[in-house]
Amino acid sequence: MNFNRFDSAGFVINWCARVFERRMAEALRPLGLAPAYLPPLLTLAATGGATQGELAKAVAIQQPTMALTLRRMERDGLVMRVPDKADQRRAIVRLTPKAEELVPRVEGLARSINEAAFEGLPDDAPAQLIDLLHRAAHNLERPEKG
Amino acid sequence: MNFNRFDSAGFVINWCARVFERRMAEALRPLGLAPAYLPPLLTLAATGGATQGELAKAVAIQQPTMALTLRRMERDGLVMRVPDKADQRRAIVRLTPKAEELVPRVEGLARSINEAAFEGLPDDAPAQLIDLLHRAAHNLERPEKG
DNA sequence: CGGAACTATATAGCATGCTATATATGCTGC
DNA sequence: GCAGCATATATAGCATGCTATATAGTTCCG
Repeated sequence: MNFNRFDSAGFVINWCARVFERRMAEALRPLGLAPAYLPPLLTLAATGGATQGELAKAVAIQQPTMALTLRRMERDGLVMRVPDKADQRRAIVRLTPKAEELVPRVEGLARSINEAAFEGLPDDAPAQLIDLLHRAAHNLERPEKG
Repeated sequence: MNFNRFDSAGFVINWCARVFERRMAEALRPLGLAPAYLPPLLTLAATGGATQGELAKAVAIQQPTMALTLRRMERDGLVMRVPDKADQRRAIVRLTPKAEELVPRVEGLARSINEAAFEGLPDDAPAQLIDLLHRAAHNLERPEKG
């Protein structure tokens, strides 16, 4: 059992993503939040409101996935949907006051986990990592529509 | 909707992992394989056989997750379980001939996707990325028993 | 030997993500 | 104005991952 796959980029990225998410889940649990809530939560905090489709695009998630995440967030009292009278297909998603109160603590948690990840690494490690991942992801995005 | 989260390490890692996995799923589909099969498949190809627990440890996945993945792989005719007579709790998981035939093609696919990810990047980008992710993941692994 | 502690695997229940497809509403050109 | 296309959201069905817990077999100790 000496064999291991920890020298393959694809594998290590997946592994690291899972470690990150687990850590985040753990930190967010006491606040009643799940890690998948974070991107829409922070996006809504910054924009004040957005449709489901806009949110999905902003955080690079498919629309059906965002639909489910928002449903859970609604169930947990974090967002509400304000129907758009001008276009009855749409609804503007907004944070509840409860969610808005949580935002600063959530941002603090996210920051501290990011910092913990880079502890003992050079100052430019975060920027470097993010840059490399960005380029790799762009390289792998579906080729059609360049 | 100018706001975006693509400058947070946690977010970008998650995003990149999903892009990677989607691409892998797409490439493996014609072979009748799923991306989660890859780590156990290649581990078994290298070792000749392992128990479920050994596999889970080797690829950094929880045991219940590995149990389900192996069940799907068995369903798809890729692995078989050879009961261990000396210890009836255990079974040695082995690749079927069908799976063994696929291994070279799978390795080729995995390699070419990894290469595509780093296209246009400096030669040391893969090593650098893997190193950074390794350190980050280790930093975030549960502290107890660290 | 027999029960307690340990180990290997299985199951339950849930979250998160995907693709494919349905539904409901809006828009456009005849 | 309405048929047909476009857009927004919802649903179905599945894979992958996690935690918590159950079950079954092994080991160890008195």
